[in-house]
Amino acid sequence: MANTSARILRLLSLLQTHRYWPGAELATRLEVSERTLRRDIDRLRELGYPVAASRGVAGGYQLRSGTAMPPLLLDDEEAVAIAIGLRAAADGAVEGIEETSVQALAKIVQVMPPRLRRRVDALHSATSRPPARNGPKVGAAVLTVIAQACRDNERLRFSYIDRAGVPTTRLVDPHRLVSLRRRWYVLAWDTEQHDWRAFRVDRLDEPAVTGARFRPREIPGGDAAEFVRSRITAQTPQREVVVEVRADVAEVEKIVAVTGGTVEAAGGRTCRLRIGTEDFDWPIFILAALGAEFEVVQPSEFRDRLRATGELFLRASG
Amino acid sequence: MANTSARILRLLSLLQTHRYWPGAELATRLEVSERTLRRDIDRLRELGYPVAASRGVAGGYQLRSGTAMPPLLLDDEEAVAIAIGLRAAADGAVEGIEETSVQALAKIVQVMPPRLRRRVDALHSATSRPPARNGPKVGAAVLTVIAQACRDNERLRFSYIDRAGVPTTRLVDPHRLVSLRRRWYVLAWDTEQHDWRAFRVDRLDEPAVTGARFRPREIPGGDAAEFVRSRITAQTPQREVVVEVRADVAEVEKIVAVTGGTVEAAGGRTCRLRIGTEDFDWPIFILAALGAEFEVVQPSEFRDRLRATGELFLRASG
DNA sequence: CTCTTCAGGTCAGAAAGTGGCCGGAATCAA
DNA sequence: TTGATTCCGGCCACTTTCTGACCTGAAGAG
Repeated sequence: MANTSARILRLLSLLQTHRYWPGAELATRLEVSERTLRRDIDRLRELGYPVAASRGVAGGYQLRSGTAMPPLLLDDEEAVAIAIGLRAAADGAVEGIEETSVQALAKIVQVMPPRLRRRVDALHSATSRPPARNGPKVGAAVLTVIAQACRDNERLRFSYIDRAGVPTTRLVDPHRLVSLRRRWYVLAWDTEQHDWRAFRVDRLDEPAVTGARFRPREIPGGDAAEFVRSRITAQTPQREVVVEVRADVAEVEKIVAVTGGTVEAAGGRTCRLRIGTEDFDWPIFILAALGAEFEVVQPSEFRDRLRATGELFLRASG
Repeated sequence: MANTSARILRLLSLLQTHRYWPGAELATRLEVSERTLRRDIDRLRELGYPVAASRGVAGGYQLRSGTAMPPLLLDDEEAVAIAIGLRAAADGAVEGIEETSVQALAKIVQVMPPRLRRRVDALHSATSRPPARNGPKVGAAVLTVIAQACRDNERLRFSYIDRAGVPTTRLVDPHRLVSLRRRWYVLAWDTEQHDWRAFRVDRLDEPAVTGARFRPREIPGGDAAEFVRSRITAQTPQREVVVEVRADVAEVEKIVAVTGGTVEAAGGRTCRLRIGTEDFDWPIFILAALGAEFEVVQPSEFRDRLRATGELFLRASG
């Protein structure tokens, strides 16, 4: 208990609560003399955690930023908030960091006490989220299991519905989770087909580690994301909605900056707006929010959808 | 260097990378004998971190979940992902945990090395986010400064544009950040007016700690959120859009679960959908995505907006 | 100037950490 | 069943570190 290591950890924890601790208080909290406290502070500094000290009447110690991340000592609330934030990020709320988010989430969930895990689940399901935009939803629990299996080289069993809609059971060596176009894939070595496969995570269910571990193979081409991309690129055509908006580029860009899409000037006071998407709800939202006159360039299905929605709205407004 | 504390920390770090470490490898990595490694494992267990061990040919050590959060040892990528996720959560991507997210963000940012902080900023600004829905944007940097000042009882100076549009400079003792209706407020004791004030964070600029610290006062009523609510409740009326949708409750709920809002059955195959909002873009998105016939119950401004949007869409679709 | 607070040297006794050695027990594969 | 592997933990002697007490300095704040 009165261990040095434990005390250092506690000190680090106290310092992360910041508050400019006066040395005397730290010493009493840790139940050591002030001399020892100073030595502990020194130890932290030697470990690379920069502890700033200020002297004088309102002096004290304060943990500042250094060159490496110190071990984060989180209280329950913070841990929950982080898990929730990471889930949202993994769900695609923030683009570009989905994979790392899942990885970090896996790390946190693994050491998170069950009671906190329950709170995360409860909060997550009770809370409303931003629109799913497109792509089927994938449970964070499923992702976490897979991420852990990838990291730990643990063989995975799951049920899968293949492209033809046939349900099967797979036994694979999972290597990497890849997030692509708002969908999750797991790149794995199929131990029964003896070949690499990219499984869509939304189509698999009940992933469970078997307990067996495997020796990771070299991924063909070396780049998991690239490999998955090449496997699926021909299968799911991405549709692009293009419209010509009667508004200044600057004005359109202000909206597009938060919704995604590209704008280019198209002469006069019009500009061309491109939105990559798989369904049409999203472009409709953007155009409704813009409120400017526009014309559909492509695709014609979007024009149809637009007419249907317009008529629906007119009927609704009497 | 060859400190015990440092070694324990490193061991914890290694274990968080999981991978079922075999004892021998851990021992060589930590440059100690296996006997000492076993002792270190014991130490961790005494500290409350449950380390599972499995024997036999494929045995090893593994950190499992216990009753408290262990210190998280994150690599750079993970730290960045967490910071980004928390920012998004603080931005309101996830409802209900904004305050805790900011608090956790402040804690992380404080100890985060500058190079990572730069990466977070770059990633955050490069990345497109879900729609702002409503409410003006507030920089995470501003929030972080305020959160830290609240936690550390540091007096804050900032420029503020008051309700009348007059710019002033304030010197306050910040007590709590409150997120309400997608807006941020800081509840503070105004040292010049000698009174409590709730400042809208989006209206203040360049917050900076003065270096002075203050003794926290008791918040009137004890509940900061309630206090802020009572202060601003009369000023910004929240509008509620109510529509009757011709669809099954279950169907509507499926959409509403991710977009927010409440549904109740209204006889036959219709149900009543309520959406609290400050602008109308959001309900329009929901109704367009639903695609079912509906009638507007209130407010009439929404009916007007709906008609305008419907006509716009019809013009656009030719 | 004075008070407060951090900084760090020295010292001696106490406490802990360490590696080597060993017998045990669980697990798995042959 | 047998043997290999791997974790477990007691014992011991030696080394290292840790600790508190005491003291002198130095840096801010009022």
